[in-house]
Amino acid sequence: MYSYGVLLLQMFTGRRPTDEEFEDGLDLHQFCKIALHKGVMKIIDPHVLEHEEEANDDHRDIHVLELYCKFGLIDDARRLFDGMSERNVFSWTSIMGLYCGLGDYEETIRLFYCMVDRGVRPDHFVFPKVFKACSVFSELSVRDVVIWNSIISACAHNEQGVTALNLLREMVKSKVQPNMVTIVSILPACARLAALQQGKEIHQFIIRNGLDAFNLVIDLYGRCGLVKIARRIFDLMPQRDIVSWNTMIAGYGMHGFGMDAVNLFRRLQCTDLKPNHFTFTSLLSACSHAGLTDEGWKYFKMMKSEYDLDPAIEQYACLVDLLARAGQFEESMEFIKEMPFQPNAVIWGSILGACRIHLNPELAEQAASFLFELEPQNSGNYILLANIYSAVGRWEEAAKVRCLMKERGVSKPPGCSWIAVKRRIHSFIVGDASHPLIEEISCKVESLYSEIKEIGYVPETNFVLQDVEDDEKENSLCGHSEKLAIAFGLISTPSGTPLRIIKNLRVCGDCHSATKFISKVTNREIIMRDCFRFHHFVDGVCSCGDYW
DNA sequence: ATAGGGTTAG
Repeated sequence: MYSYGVLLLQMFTGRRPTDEEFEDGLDLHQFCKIALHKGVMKIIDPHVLEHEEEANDDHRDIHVLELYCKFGLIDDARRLFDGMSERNVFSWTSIMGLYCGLGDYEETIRLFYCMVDRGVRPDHFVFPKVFKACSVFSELSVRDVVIWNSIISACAHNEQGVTALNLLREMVKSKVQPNMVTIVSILPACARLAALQQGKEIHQFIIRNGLDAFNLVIDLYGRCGLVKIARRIFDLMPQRDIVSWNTMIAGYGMHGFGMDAVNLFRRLQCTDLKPNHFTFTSLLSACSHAGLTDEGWKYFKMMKSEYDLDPAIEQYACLVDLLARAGQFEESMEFIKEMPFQPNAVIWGSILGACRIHLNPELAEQAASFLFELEPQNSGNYILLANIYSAVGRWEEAAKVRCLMKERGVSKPPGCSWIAVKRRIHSFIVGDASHPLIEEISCKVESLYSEIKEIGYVPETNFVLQDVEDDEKENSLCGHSEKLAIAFGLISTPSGTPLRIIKNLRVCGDCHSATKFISKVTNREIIMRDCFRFHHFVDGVCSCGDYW
């Protein structure tokens, strides 16, 4: 038995305790739990635990192994595991969990076969790891809630949201009742996919079973574009903690409703809850998206003055974004120089994005050169710089950036937009003709074009990279995935219903402009989520104020 | 003892 005092002493001083310092207290297992919970592994010498001489606790190595595995200390874990004379099912499970968590599925499976080879019988706790690693799920006869949760969670965390939803349906069909763990895995997946229908059903389930997951539900509706519903749930929920407020403020922010975020924050100030870093990140980002420069400054200063919070790099980044979007480039560069952090990719990304709004190719070059160092594989940066060059007519330089991309083997994911109609998700890839209704969709795009041109739309052909004839540029714009999704939405839903479109990349400038006009001529609300934020198009105006 | 959170910044 190890005493809590001994371990604390080792953690904080690194010296061995004297005899008097031994006390009864927590055992090693409990200590490991505390260490995991507090994330203090870094300040313990990991080898102290192993070199502890009192090895009469049979479970000691297993506990230490578990600790290493949970912290991802692969070398330490492997050394300990390989040197163990007796490996029971717990040690195998821990080490498999480590490789599985790191995404090394081959090693996970190899270990599984090793284990079986050595006559260790796998139990219910081993299989979830194996399932993550291979899809032998259907071969298992006993499927309890833990196994279902495990595979659903694995899918949800690995961008396999659709699979996760399908598995949930099967789970319910096979009469296994989802629980809170299922919900916390699946709801964020619905939010990411904007799978509104499925999300609503899970919301119903939460209510029926009296589960407490309202913060997730608020986030779900926010990310699906239904901010008002999110707010209603926020207002009606029995208990609001700081996360509820943060989530709601963030919801307003990502939709461009800056003043709603500010007003909600003011109400938060009247409660007993104390705003934290997340609160300010959401609030400042909301100010920045809505162009509320003065408010942004005010709340940034308020962090320290009223709440004694030192702004972290996230909040500095929001301020940089705020200034740069407002076109105050000198101030933002000055601010970067003076902040107590090394500027990271997000900060340079803000500058580069603002350079696209204000067409500043010189500063864009600077920001891009840092970004190419910091995240050489992020295609968005190359595209943005090339677009800025194109927009000011510097075609050769735009071409050069595209060459650079090719040289470095950076590939641009194709633009993809999707829309849910009657429980089905219809997705469109740029220039894609595979949809069964593609004829009608193309017709619709053409007729929309002539309608919106009549009321003043001018194609923004400078968003087309190729230096080609204008006709051709316009043609290529027509094939953009967001336009296809809008046209499909218009022909397949009753007039007057809002359209909710999701896009994988940043919305294109021409599509943004065209959608404003489309919302006017069709009298539809069009809600578009791109990879950064929402755009609400109503009657020819976008909630981003063309400020994105 | 083993399934699991919430929201960060472009």
